[in-house]
Amino acid sequence: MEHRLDRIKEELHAQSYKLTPQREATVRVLLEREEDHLSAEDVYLLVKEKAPEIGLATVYRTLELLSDLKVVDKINFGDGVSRYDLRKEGAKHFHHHLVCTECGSVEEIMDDLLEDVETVVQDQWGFLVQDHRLTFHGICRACQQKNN
Amino acid sequence: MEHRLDRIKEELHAQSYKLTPQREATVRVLLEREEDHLSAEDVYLLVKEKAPEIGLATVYRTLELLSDLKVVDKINFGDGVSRYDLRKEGAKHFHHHLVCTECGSVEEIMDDLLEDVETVVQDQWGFLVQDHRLTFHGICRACQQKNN
DNA sequence: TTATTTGCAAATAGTTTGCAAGACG
DNA sequence: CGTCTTGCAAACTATTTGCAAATAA
Repeated sequence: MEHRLDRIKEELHAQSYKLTPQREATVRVLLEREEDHLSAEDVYLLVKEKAPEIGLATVYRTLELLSDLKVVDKINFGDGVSRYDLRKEGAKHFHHHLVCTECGSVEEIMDDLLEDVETVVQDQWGFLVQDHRLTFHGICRACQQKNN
Repeated sequence: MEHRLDRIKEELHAQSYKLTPQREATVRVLLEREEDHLSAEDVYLLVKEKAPEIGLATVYRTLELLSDLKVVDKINFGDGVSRYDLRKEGAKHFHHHLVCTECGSVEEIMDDLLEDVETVVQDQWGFLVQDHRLTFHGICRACQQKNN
């Protein structure tokens, strides 16, 4: 955990960004809530518990910065909010999501299921793939069982 | 073209929605600009050319309605705007997109490349897939050539 | 006729920005 | 120290909503 925090600190320093307490608190929240898909507002409220003086604008600016550094990915599940998802260390690609249309839960798939598909896209469409976004909408295991 | 318009009219009637000139004008714009990925504002401006008295709120309401009827899909490429994309007739799934990070162009892939992946998701994660969203980010053919 | 639908304007919600004060390196 | 960063409030943008008037079926 601390290890990953240090790596992110290094990333910031490498680009000569300052490491402020606000930025550190924000990163800590993201690490602690890695499973979740927090909105800026969510992050703000959680950071506020540790560092009550932080402002919402700073959270937005920090998340934007981390997004530029590719430490987090900014995603959008179609409700009007952007969500921020920590990228796995060394992950080449964004991970996939399973969004349940009944209970709204979001599951993550870390495996890269798209290697073959990317080959097709590169070969048949001549498109040089850098990254991808894949979300499945459907019914999660728990809701399927509930329905029976 | 008229055929598809009629089908959409039927869809509306089947759910006992009224067929107003505003709704028809909106659908016509979507059909004419099927290749594009129009925002609500884009649609509004185009509809206004034919029916100047239409209001932006009506366009939003119509697009929302068409989205509920699964006539259009609401998508989000990460800029702050929702875009509306006509679903192909009888298409089970949303089509895929190739977004160029250099010129911003958006190409569509109609083939369903995800059948195998969906099987994996259903079998290994127990997730009952209803639909998917897949977008690749990368460099389009034209920009690759330009770079050499 | 009569429940829907519209246009307008005002309200919201999420996000961004200007700026003076504060703090990291 | 000087520049980067912050907090606050105001500005902005996309979208939604309330309501009285208009209209499709």
